[in-house]
Amino acid sequence: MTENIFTLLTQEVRGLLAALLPDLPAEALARVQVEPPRDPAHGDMATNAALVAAKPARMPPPKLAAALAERLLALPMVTEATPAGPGFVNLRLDENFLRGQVSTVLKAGTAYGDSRLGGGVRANVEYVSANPTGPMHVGHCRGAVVGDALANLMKKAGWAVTKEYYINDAGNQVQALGWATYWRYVRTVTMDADAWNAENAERRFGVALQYRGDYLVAVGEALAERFGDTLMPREVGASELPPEETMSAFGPALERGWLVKTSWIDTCRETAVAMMMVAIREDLAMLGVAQDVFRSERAMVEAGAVEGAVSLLERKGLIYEGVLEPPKGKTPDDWEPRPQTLFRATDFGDDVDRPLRKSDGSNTYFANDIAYHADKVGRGEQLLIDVWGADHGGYVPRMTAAVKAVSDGRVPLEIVLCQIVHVLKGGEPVRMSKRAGTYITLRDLIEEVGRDAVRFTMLTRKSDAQMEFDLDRVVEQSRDNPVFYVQYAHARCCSVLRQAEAMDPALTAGLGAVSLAALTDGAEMALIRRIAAWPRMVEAAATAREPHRIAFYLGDLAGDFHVLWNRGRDDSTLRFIREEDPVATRARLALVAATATVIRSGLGVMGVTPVNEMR
RNA sequence: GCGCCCUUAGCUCAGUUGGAUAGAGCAUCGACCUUCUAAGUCGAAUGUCGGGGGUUCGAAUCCCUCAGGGCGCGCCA
Repeated sequence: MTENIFTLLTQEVRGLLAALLPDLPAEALARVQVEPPRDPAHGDMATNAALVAAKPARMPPPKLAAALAERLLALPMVTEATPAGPGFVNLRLDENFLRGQVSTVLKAGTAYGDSRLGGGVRANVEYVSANPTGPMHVGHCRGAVVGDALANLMKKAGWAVTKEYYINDAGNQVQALGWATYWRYVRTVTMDADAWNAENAERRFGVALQYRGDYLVAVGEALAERFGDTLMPREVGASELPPEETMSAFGPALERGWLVKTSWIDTCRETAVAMMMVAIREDLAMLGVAQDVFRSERAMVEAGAVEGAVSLLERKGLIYEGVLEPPKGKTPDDWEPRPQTLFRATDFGDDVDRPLRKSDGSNTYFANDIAYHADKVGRGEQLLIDVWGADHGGYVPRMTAAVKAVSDGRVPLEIVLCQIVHVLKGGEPVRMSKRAGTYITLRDLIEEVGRDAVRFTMLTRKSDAQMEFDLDRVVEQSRDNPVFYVQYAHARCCSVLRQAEAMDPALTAGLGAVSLAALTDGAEMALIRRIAAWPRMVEAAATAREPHRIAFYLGDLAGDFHVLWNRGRDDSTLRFIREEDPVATRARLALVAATATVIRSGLGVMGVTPVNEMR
């Protein structure tokens, strides 16, 4: 845990204000903030204290600001306190106090910026949760990176975080996967693969083959190896049809005259899901993502969790049988009023009540999702965060309503939506089609540009803004590639420290306790101020659930450092290492080491590996 | 038709949760550097924060409204 100079000053200001105005309501006191002013000419920090206290205190803001400024000036770390503008108090901090942050960083290491803000609250961050119907592609990638970085960020800011992956292994999608896998199995075993082309198979099975990608070939082969030809379909005449009472053991193919046991499809599905999950975990590992918990939807359903959740809602009087109005304006062609089992989502802010059962009696995805979120609540999670693709945006109100209902409003659910990523190559958008198998897999992407570039770039936009991922740009070694720019700053830091140590190991020893008085240059102080802002940045980004802010901060930090470096090119007295002045050298090396530490701390949140040299 | 998200410099985007004269990079223009600590430096110019209205000490930020772009809209997950 390291000090945050902004919260430190906030406490001081609140304390002084409360002493000045004993009757000030706590609500006003809570609105008192200390933040860096936009214009650095206004000083290191500014507080709105006089503005927020003026009305309840019945005093004009400037007068209050003047009184507050006088008291703030008495603080040891404050060298200037001036009322300004409509009632701000601008503060300038003692430079020794600021320099002290360098030592603080070096003592704390990458734990610098850790915070207790989250108060140890148990937060569950669920992300990726791709259907296990194929390898991960770029569409999943953004959510994976955003979720992982957000989890890291909140951990750093003091939440007790669980990273979770929900395996959607129940429902129609994986059923379709089972059939596609079965088709691959048949093509592996049969002597006449042409006769079992996709069109013939669809006709004979009576199902659509949604997943035709090559990645299922290996699953078909694995099944062929294990079961030989025992799962092969058999053509039957009308006279050979199985008795009525066993018909249910066969799927839709039977009507087309083909015997295919549903248990075979189950086997195919299970095998495929298992193998896909292995592949997905490999993909995640390549991306540097490792969730703590993998939860199976099917296992949850089979354990009766959905019935449990529904009856819980029933006991709360939130379930009823009813008929929904058709959507206003646009009525679907096949719309017909139908009584359904509905959840009273409107009681919790949703527009309409939401169905829990399909017409065939099975549960909707929503019902399963209620059970799943109730399960998280039941595990003692106190804050739920789901990272979703933006195409699920319409689903947000009903899910938050459901979590309110099952947790009696105790557990908030927050949804982070991730917009589409458009991949560009040579300035041209790369078109992707799942059906045609032309989509870019996560593996392709990582092999092309590297894991760190993928992760960093995915965090260079607010998650709910669309992003263009330019394959050429992210590997470019120039100022306008933030990945490179930040990595290069870290490598330069390491390079300086290596050189110094090679000259004399005593130069780099014990930097945490070195005298920093020689750090007087404006560019040096600017870098120190940036470093001192890191703990505040962590808290702000975590509170806003916006990990991309870390990327922007690191870009700024790198910029400050590069400025300093480049000044050494024009003026050799500003170089970090000056043989004739070991005291200044040691102070500057401490600053360099602190810069590298903060970069590492930030990259750690982003899950990006810092490099020690550029090649 | 309804709901949600987005619209900030020529381009790509930030904007510290309502703070002061709205910022950065690229591109443009003008100087400098030609070497070391390779993968430049400094300066200039650039705005109806999509339009309009409101809330208040104060709005790019909150509310209403209009325009343009994206997403979604009962038995898909």
